[in-house]
Amino acid sequence: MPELPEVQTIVDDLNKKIIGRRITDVWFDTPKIIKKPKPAELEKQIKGLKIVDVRRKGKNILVYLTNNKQPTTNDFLLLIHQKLTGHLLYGKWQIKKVSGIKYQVSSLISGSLEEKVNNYIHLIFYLDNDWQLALSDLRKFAKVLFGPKEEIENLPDLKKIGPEPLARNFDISAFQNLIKRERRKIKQVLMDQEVIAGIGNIYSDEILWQAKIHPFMPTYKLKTYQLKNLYKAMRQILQKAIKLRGTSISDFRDTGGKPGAYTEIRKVYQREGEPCNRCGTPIKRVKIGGRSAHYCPKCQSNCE
DNA sequence: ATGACGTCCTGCCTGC
DNA sequence: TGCAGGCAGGACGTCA
Repeated sequence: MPELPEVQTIVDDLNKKIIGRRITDVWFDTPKIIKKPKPAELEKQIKGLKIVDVRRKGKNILVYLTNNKQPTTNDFLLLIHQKLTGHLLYGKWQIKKVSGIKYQVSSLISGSLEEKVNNYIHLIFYLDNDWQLALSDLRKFAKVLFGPKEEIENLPDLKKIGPEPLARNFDISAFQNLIKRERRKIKQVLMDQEVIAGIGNIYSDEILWQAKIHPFMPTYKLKTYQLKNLYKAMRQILQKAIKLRGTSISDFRDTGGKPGAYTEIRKVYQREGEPCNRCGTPIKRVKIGGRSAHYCPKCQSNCE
């Protein structure tokens, strides 16, 4: 599932590939993904706009557009949240109607890493260079919002998101201040997008393993040295994962369809029963609020 | 304030 | 072999 490093990988790719392009057309077969405006309105409103920037806020991809007339009052924003299984792909596809509402989307690029037929592409933006930006999503949980920049930026979807863990001004004391007032288990706090942006199930497990902290540890009980370790682990692991272009457990792919390399060096996530890299103890998996947590019962035994 | 659970969705795995 | 049932999981809503 795309978390901060995976989304950053996509955003970096898009900055190389789609800046300056104009959107010439839109196709979709799953209207529920488009939360704003009304799905039928999207094409009319976005057609002709030029892509000027692509950024990330938490796990959200932000595509900034303009109509080039009066830039300050005519800027627009396309927000894409990939949720569990969404990915943005840059390529060329052909759409064939199979029946009333069924379509078949197949890649026109020979040697493409993507399978020839992609049953999960539900939304395509056509660009003025003959290429396309497609949203593929097996579970159809992804969400897309589009509108005037100010309006989208002020929606709770973006407004409520906490600070970026890798931001230069997010130092140890800023981190401590946020974390210390929490009463929940540390794993849940790390994954709460309103506390810190971009961390999900995979990286919270990895960060806690590196910091040697039990996922169930009540946050207010963390000692100062543990908070320091946690902060350091968070920055290190996220940076490393960005360098390796993310983790591909569920089915993350970059915009060219390639998996991320962090998968190879992960220490706990989906390694239940395998030996801990530090002490050899089998990795344990437990449920916490409907999510699974993976940890080493020996290295991370400091609960209670 | 916290937590537990249901919802969305579908490929995959298990068990009979 | 085949099919039913359970599971995963980010964000959000509901209820205790």
